[in-house]
Amino acid sequence: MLDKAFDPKSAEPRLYGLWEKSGAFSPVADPAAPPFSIVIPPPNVTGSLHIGHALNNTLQDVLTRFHRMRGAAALWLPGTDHAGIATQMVVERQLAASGNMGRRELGREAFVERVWAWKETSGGTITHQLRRLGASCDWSRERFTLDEGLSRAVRKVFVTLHRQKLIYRDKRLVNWDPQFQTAISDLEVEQREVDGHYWHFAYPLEDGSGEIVVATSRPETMLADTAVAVHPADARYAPLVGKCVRLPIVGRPVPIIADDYADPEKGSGAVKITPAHDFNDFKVGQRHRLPMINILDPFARLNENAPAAYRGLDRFEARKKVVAEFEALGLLRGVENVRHAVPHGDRSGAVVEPYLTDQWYVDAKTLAGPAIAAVEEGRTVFEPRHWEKTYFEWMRNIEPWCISRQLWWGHRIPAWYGPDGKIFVAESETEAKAAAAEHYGRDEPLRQDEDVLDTWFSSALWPFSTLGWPEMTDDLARFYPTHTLITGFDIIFFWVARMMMMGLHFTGEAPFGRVFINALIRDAEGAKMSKSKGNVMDPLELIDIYGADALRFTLTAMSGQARDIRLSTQRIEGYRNFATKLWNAARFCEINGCVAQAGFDPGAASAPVNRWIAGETVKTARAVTTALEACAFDDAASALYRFVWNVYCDWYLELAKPVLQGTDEAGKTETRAMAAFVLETVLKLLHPVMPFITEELWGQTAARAGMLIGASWPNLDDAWIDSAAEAEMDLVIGAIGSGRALRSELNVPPAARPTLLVTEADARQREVLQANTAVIGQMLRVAGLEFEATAGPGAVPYLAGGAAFALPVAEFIDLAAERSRLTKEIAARGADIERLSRKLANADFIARAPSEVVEENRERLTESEAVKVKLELALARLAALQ
RNA sequence: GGGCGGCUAGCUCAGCUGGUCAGAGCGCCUGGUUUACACCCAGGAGGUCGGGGGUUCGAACCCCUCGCCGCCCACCA
Repeated sequence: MLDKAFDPKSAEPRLYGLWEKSGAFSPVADPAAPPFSIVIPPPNVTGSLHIGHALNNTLQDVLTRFHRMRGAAALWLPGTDHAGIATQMVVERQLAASGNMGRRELGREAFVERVWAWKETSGGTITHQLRRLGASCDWSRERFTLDEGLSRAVRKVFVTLHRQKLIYRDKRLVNWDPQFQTAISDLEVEQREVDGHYWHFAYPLEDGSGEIVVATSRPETMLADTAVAVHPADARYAPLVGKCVRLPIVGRPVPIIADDYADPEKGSGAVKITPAHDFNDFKVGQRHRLPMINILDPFARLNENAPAAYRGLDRFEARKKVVAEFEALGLLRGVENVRHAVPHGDRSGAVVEPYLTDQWYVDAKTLAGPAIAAVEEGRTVFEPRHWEKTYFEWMRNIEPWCISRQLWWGHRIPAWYGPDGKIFVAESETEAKAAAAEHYGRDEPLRQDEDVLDTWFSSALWPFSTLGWPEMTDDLARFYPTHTLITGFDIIFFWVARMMMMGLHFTGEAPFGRVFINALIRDAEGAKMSKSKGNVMDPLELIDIYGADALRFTLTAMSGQARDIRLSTQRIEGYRNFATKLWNAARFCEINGCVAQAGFDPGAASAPVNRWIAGETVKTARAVTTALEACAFDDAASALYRFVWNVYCDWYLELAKPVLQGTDEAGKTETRAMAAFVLETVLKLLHPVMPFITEELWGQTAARAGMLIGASWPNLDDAWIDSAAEAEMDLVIGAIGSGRALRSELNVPPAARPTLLVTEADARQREVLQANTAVIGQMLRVAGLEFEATAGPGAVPYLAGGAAFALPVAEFIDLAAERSRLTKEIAARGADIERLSRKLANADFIARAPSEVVEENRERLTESEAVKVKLELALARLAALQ
């Protein structure tokens, strides 16, 4: 006996345990089963589940469960990311908060141990939260980006790319984060609008013949200026090109050069050039072979290359001092307030400095070629498609990828330096030593590169490293390339693009056939959720309140093509109600003895209502299947919602009641079997989205061999769609529906039981209505049906399903209300007639529109005219009545 | 500066390749002790589909243009 209500709190952990224990999450071994695979976007190992994860993982689970039920060897491979900077930052903060030594004092080895310890304590959090969501990941295959297998893949890839000259060491400007004291990639730099100034500085010409004014928002960089540039075609400055200015404060002469980079329209038209501290200036410096003077240390303090008075000063202190000195020297020509973008580290929030260092780079340009082609040729398809433009845009303008990080938490770069600085890149120290010995002719001590790799380097290998690469494992052979990747648009560049490049380069195949980009979740007002704003919705809290199924259904239903989702608890509540509705439908079936019958053939049902619901079930199954195949998750959800609530519950079960309570035993048996069959089908179709409640009902409503998670997806026979049964049910449903609307509009008391007059109906229609007298009586609350009837005065007429009816309710109704209703209806029909006639009178329309469209319009006109005549008649009778 | 997305009932959104496409949920209003369900049932009101122009027999859907809103990339003279 089903409980009065579903209790997610107790059922969810129980059912999840059963699934996991049964091994249902692992792909079936059957070699004939087609493979289906998804790799999870690995969340940060020490993170916890936020609502975005809930969406992303719900969709992955929906697909995985769908394909599993369809008979695929379905693998959803889970795992976590070591998240270099993010995790190191957390542990550093912990050290600071607990008053312990900082990481430098602690030393590398001890610090890394601390991070591992933190990973051990908090590392399981997010994977356990995924379980609460119902994620059917194969935990036996769980991976971590720093585990041995993946680390080996990282080293192999690094060494290979290095050998192919696609990884190289280079000295150039990088984005330097002075807080973490590491280089970061372009993608990790976030431009933030801040209030600042342009300071206009006068640089006196060396020969004393005047001055040249330049503007800057970073005055301290003038200490490292090595030129002033003007545009070659700028007549104002032409005579000065080749001369020098004497750099104030520093006293160094620097040349005035001509370069296209200088924009005559901007500022004074002359621009200071600081090659070691500005990306544009760096290029100018290279073109003109200018000296590059680095005046900053890793903390962004002024170093020994700055004038003595500045050494050791923080960059912002130095900025103030430079401005003060210019003012004192009488060379400050103006200060302008501006709001401009300043680069910040996305993790640290510190202002990033362009900084000249040696780093490792990946030749992304070369790797991007095949990755662009794969999408151009449709071997990998983005969904929604428009994201391909974003992908192309970035890939076609890709810059070298700086992969070294001056951090301790991550994959140590497999490069060793000999005493003379020669680099030996190898998969192990042993190999590096062997190579060194061969090179030097004797054993020499080697020093491993101190740096680690960008977190995204190992993530880029995720689709194949997790399957066992570089070994050609069974999993790799079977599950690579993966079927679909589901992720957010915020990591298309960070992750998707790089997986494409690495996957193609190392396996020759794109890592996934399809990339589904899910939306970003915002709060009900459309604001991005953030802890600081306090508008975050905790998925676990939502699961506690509404159950995992309700949250999952909500996220699935709202996952349209839009870029963002505004989530409100109201919506979740509505889908919780939907789950309850399903539960109650199952209780109804149970109470009425509707149990799935093994040999039941829905296609052989005889009652029209049963033939009709069988057809509707086929259509729904088809719609859900098509939608899930296309990642149209919202369509799948709404097809299910509509069918369960508005078709099965509102109509089928209601129509079934008189049968189930009646005395026709054969009819009862068929209806019970059909009700159970449809419910069972619904449980299957709904299972990918609402796994818990459907599994629970599956187990409780019949003695079944296996769990629903392992049941097969409905593959129903289109032949069950019976258009004759549909027409019959249209008539019955129409007679009831339109009749109910009339009663309500005319305020006929609910207790009134008039007789329903059938004023026009053909033989078949009469037969159908006759057969459904009980149903109509119950649902429309009428005493009975009278055939061959004529509508007397005060009988309110209506049409439905091609037949005409009338409700004799004169004694109950407000005549004025009815008159106004009829008048309104007549006017509406009149408008229809007017519009349709005009259309049909248009010779172009007749000539050019397809004939079926013309025909359809003719039919509508005829029908409208007939209805209008009837309504006018009724109005006339009403007048007579008064 | 370059690119992308959005603007459809009070709110959140669906409307694929132009021809019942003007819809759903929530909210609102009216009425319900119909033995599965008040987390319910029945009914209802609400929109000239951002503005303007064009293409077409016909446009929410295609083109142009304007206006807002949002995002991404580039930009620190």
